[in-house]
Amino acid sequence: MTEKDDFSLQDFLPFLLNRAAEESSLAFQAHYKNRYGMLRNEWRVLFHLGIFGQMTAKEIGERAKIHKTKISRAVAKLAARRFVSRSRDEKDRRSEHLRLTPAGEAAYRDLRSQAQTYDAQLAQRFTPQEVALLRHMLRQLAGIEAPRSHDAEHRGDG
Amino acid sequence: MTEKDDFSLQDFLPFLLNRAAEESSLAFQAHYKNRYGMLRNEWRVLFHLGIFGQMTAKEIGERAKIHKTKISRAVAKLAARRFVSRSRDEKDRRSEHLRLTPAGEAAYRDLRSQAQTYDAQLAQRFTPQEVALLRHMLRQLAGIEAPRSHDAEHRGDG
DNA sequence: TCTTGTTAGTTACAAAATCAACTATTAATT
DNA sequence: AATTAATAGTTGATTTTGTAACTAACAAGA
Repeated sequence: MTEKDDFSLQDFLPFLLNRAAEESSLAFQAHYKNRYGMLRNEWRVLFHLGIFGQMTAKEIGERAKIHKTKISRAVAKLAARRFVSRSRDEKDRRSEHLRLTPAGEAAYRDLRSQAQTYDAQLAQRFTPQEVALLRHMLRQLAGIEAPRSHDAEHRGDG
Repeated sequence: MTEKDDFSLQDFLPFLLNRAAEESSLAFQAHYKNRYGMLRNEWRVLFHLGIFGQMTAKEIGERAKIHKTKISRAVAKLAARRFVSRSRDEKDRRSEHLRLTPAGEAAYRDLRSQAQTYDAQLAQRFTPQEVALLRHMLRQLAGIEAPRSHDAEHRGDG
């Protein structure tokens, strides 16, 4: 099983990113799955509501780039478990405002603390500067952060 | 929709890694999907065989950390499309050796070139040093590379 | 040889993701 | 006002994944 071609799959960014994402999600996944029977999209919705207090399904979808059907199903499950409450917007009765119930808040706080611990654990493998750069590059690749355009910056019109 | 909690989901590494992985996979995915009707695990298997020439399903699974059922199905599809050929190992008739057919080789070369172009495009957003560090950290997080003990490396020379 | 255990790979069934079509409501156009 | 288009969210059909059980082949020990 020796290489006959020098292309390195293990250096191909999309592959590498996927592997790193999968691997680094495992431990946290175990937590929300075992402790709360939650799915990936469920904790994501939970976290958004925990962080922002009140949002519509649409706003969550836009911010997390999760498709509306996933949001819909995640919200349905969270609502069934009384982790979120829903209330219609009286100005626009198509959309509804979501927020955490006390039980949802409790679950959020628990998972958030897990997340913080786990994140710190992952970050510990590198220096603070490296981690900062890593997050920056990942935000960049994720399309969360605008590319820092070297050209524009040097032209002085940014 | 203003933050009421200072936890940043967008900095949480598992979330960030997933988003970056998804986003950075889109363009390449479009390629193997549209052009060859392939699935993620199929191009991964194809690439492994393209790079290593001949492997068993087990070897591919170990190297790429893909579960054996995924490999099995990916190989079945690739074999049905005459992209890979299978031959039993006569010493151990449980396992079989997989290799690309000429058609598979052609598909591999096409996709490999796409991958190279695309990877370069992604890398272009950063300096070469940054990209090298990024890959290193991702390999680290993916469990491909052993952690380097920074105590040793960072203690002496800044 | 005859268990017993292990391994390579497949298959079956359940869980989840994807995509399209749908309802209800609001906005825009005539 | 009536018609058409757009939007928020849900539902259903299909595809893909995940998990467990399975078959076939080998291995080791009694």
